[in-house]
Amino acid sequence: MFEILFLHLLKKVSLSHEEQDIIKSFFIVKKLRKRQYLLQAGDVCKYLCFVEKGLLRSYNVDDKGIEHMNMFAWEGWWTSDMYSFFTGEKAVINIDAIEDTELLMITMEGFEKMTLIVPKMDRYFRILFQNSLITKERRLISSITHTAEEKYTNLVESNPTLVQRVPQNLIASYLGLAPETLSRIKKNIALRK
Amino acid sequence: MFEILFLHLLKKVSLSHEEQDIIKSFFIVKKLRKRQYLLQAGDVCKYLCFVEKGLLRSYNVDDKGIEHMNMFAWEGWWTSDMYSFFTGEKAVINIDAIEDTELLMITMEGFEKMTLIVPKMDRYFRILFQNSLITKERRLISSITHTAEEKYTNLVESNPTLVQRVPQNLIASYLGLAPETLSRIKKNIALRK
DNA sequence: AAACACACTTGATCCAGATCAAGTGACATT
DNA sequence: AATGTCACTTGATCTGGATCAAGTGTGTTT
Repeated sequence: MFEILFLHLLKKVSLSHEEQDIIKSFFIVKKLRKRQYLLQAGDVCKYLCFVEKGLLRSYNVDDKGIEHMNMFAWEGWWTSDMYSFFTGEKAVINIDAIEDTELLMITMEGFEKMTLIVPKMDRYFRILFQNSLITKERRLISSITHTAEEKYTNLVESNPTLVQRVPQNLIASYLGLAPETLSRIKKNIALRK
Repeated sequence: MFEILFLHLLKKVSLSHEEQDIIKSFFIVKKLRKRQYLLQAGDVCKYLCFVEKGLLRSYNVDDKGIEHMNMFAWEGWWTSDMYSFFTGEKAVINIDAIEDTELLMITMEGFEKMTLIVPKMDRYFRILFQNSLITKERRLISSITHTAEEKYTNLVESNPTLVQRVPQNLIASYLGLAPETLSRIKKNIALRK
């Protein structure tokens, strides 16, 4: 159950067996069925979640009821509404399962304790957040700078698996496009070949 | 020279005088004149920089030569091309000074050593990156979800100082808008009052 | 096999914001 | 005082992508 988690932790920091056991003790295992919610906007996000198996989507819904995809999380990814998790304020995003999913979850209190007992976890999360920040930075630049087609081809290049695993309307939403637009873009790309 | 830095560090972690001295020893002081470059795209970003005084902008330039503002950094902010800094690859962004600026800079090797000698710095940067990530996440959602006017009013609310301190064309670029569009938006808002 | 749902496509029209092109007004330089 | 320059405004036009409204095709339920 903890295989993927430690695979990821050990890539970034070294941990004794004892430390590994301490870390394990802070996590709760949870399984989600396809379409089941992990978090609904308005609730407080109680857990930071690591995906051992499956696929989740996090998205927010605007005033007009339109869903805007935020990120996808599959094996080896962490997900939560970070803002809500760390501040205890109400979440603005929703998270639900696109596929049946197995999660490892930790509470904020657990997280705080864990980092104090095993300071290497501060290091792990420093590196993790650092990398996410780099990725987010690039995506932000891309969302402002590039055309719809460039955004799509960038995504396909940087994340080929995602495009295969996730329905096209969600990919469109992730890129900030109408589903029709993505459909036309794909057609144009195919025609040009 | 290190006042603002330690003000910020001590908000997030406690540090002995000894630790503070060690940290100081890793930093280089640098002054920049208005309009002077800190980093040009194509060079490797050698330093992670903390702004003690002044104001910097980081931006990238697209194929058509158009500048896209990425972020602003003033007193108490860190800046760099994180990707380039941590990987040693060529930078894609430019950083230059909007006002005369005083910086504290650390190299990647320095950063690595510092976190190993003073693990609390891992904690500091974990929290720093965590907060930046939350902010970036919000900005990304905003850039996809909101209209031009909503983006602007959001910025004014969340960052009133920035709007006063930075020329309007740079604000427009930061929001992904043409300068003319921002001008018209401001006019409309004023008219409605 | 008929009916339905789901994921995607195609076409016609519309609109927010970009682009191009002249202003305007407040300082700075000569 | 005239000239230049910088930051912004205003107007006219254009366009990428959204929106609305029918399809189509495949798999699933009855």
